[in-house]
Amino acid sequence: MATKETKERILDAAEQLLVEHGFGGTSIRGIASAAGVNLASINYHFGSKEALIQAVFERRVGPVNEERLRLLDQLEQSASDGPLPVAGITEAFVHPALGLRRLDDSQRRVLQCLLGHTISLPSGKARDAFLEQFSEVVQRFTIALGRALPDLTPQEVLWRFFFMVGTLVQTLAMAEDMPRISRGLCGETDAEAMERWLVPFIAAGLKAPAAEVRLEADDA
Amino acid sequence: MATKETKERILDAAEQLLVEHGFGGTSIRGIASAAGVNLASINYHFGSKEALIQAVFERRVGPVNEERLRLLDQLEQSASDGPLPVAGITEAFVHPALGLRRLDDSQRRVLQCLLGHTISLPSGKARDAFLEQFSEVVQRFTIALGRALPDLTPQEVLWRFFFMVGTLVQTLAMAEDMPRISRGLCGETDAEAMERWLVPFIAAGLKAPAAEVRLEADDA
DNA sequence: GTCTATATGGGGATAGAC
DNA sequence: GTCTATCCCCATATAGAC
Repeated sequence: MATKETKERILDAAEQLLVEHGFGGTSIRGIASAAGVNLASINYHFGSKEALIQAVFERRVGPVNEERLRLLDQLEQSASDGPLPVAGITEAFVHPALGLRRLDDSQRRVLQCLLGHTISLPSGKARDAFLEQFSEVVQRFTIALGRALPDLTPQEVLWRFFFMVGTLVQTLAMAEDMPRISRGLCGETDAEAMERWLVPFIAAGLKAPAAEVRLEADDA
Repeated sequence: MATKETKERILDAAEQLLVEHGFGGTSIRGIASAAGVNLASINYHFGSKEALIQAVFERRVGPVNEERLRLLDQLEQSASDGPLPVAGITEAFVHPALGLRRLDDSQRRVLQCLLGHTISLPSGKARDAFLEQFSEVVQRFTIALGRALPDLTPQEVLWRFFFMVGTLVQTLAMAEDMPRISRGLCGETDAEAMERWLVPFIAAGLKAPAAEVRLEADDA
């Protein structure tokens, strides 16, 4: 029993420090100190710093992606076999990242910052492992988007999917700075408000007319 | 003369290493070695590691923001005093980041990664200094957007501006991973192709109908 | 499983000769 | 302005007692 508690305390402390100081700025010494555990126990339980970081990501990102797939399943059952509504797909993707109801505010913020940090991580094992966790979500959502937007080429569907990812992730990462940047005009960083603004923006972008075809290839 | 060359060599080496290894993963020792200069000369010329990093950002971000403002000026002159076209505003913001024609491919990539890294930096002096560099761009573009989208509240205009920022920045940061994530479907990371996909998406999002008003405040 | 102690290496910054 | 040499701190990881 002591083991489980220690591991979770380490994970909790690690993710908080990661949010505050970033990847390179977080040391396992600091994590051990914040968690109230011994320095050596971190390597005992996780093997290395990199493996610990990865465990932190998995603990938070896994449930979000599961929820996304679950919402997409629901949507597909409602629509029997027709194309899905774009706004619904958008919501299924955005909502779990913003609004996991089981998380309190500070935990949600943690998740937001983790996503922002990690996705602009330099290349390496950490980044690879992170991207791998999203492969099923990428596949399922791009298929759904492709059916909902039949006028787009597969390439443009994929690009637009990643525009959605980018809009979401970067907004999460910048949320904490919004009040300062906007000089007080925008102070709402709570998940509900952000979702209210985000979904219409993304859905409209997804539904935009297809980009013009390049002229260089006139062989069709 | 030797001074100028040394400073530039340091900046060149620093930005390349920052792109490859991120902020925390880059040491001034490594920078000095890559630049072929003495370790002590970095502190002599820049004072500290943090000041050096800041100089790296300023050298690249400054011209991009100047170009943005210049394009916005052009647009305003064309439209005399009417509202600006949304697609034009979008292009004025997106184009300089993607397509500074004077930069070769590797330099452009540097800029992309720098933006991605920095914007998800943890709080601190580096982040503050970075955000400060954008204050004029934020102000000018939100005003232009507000006039082009008179149905939106100032809050929603500002949120949408930052959605645009997020879409752009995150796309730049992820561009290098697109071929792998898409399993070869999307391999175009060149600036021209990205702009062709990006602008319609963002412009459509910006022009989306206003979000529903919250119900809690019915005092108007 | 948990601790102390330490091995081993790298980091930023600087003093002082040239 | 540029170099060598060094101070001092911090990092990760592990060995070995309990």
